[in-house]
Amino acid sequence: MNKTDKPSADAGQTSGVPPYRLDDQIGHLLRRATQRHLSIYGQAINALTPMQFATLAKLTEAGALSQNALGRLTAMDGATIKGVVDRLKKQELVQTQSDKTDRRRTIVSLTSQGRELLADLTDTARQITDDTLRPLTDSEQAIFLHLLRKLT
Amino acid sequence: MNKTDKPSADAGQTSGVPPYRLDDQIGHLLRRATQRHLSIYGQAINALTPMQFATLAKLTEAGALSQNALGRLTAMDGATIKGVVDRLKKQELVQTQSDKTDRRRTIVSLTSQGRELLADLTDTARQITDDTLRPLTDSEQAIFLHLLRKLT
DNA sequence: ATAAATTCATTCGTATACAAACGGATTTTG
DNA sequence: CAAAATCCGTTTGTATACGAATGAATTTAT
Repeated sequence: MNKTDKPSADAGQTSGVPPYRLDDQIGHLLRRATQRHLSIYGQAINALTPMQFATLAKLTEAGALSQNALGRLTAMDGATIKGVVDRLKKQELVQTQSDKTDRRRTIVSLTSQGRELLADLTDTARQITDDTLRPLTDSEQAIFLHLLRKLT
Repeated sequence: MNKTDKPSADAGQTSGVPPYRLDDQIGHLLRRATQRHLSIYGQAINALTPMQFATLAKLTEAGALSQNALGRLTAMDGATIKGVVDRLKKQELVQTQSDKTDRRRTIVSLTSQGRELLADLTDTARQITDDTLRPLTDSEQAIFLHLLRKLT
């Protein structure tokens, strides 16, 4: 039971200090869970990147929005949402117009193509969420989502 | 209690289908939790990016490794780990040498500078993990990490 | 009403991320 | 052993991600 009797395997470290293991770190685990989720997404949906999908989903949910507001609601900063919107415009899935009352703003809205594409993909998206959470039981899923939400 | 009595707020959707809310999706929640964690990291550590830190941490933990093996253990693909190692080399925190027995391999190892820098930052890194998990009680943290690990 | 502060969209620079394709080296297999 | 399969590192191309700086527009505070 004497701590100092345990031979230290960590090079040049005092044995009282627990080792720093990358695989135990919250950041690394979040990253790997995200990678797994994005892999499941990529196997199910090829027409849109995850952020492009999120953008169309938010526009469906909230209607037309200024580009910055859209970025806020999808958790992208101004520089990032700009690129996503540009690429969606190139695919004619969204369109932009300048705001009449506030000339700083660019209003982003879905095209009918964008609306239809998203409608077609929503069931698949629900399936992706299910597949991502499949390693957990239903009650574990509820607990996990509850705790994850607290960390945002 | 009649479902069909409830006026539908979702444009053009049948009311039996629950709405698809971005804020409820596991991918979006993982992303926001990661963003919060990276923000905490960024406020505490400026000398290294998170992936550069992870790379030095893994080298400290496992010793010298081939570049590809290092990528596997840090969950980076070959193209990504190459860039990270290149930037760490430029800062003289790691060094590379070719493997004598397998001429395909490049062995990556810490320099003394890299070893010292990581030693100096490890306590801060533990604090970053603590801060990230602070919204949860100790027992919630244990449950969360247990479930998160199942999703990797 | 006007100076100050804020917001909006854009641009630049740096750092992941990953698919795909490549040539060279090693291992596996028939 | 020789062909096939695999592994290694590299490069290219596309897509986030975000800090910082900018100019134009709007709001706030005085």
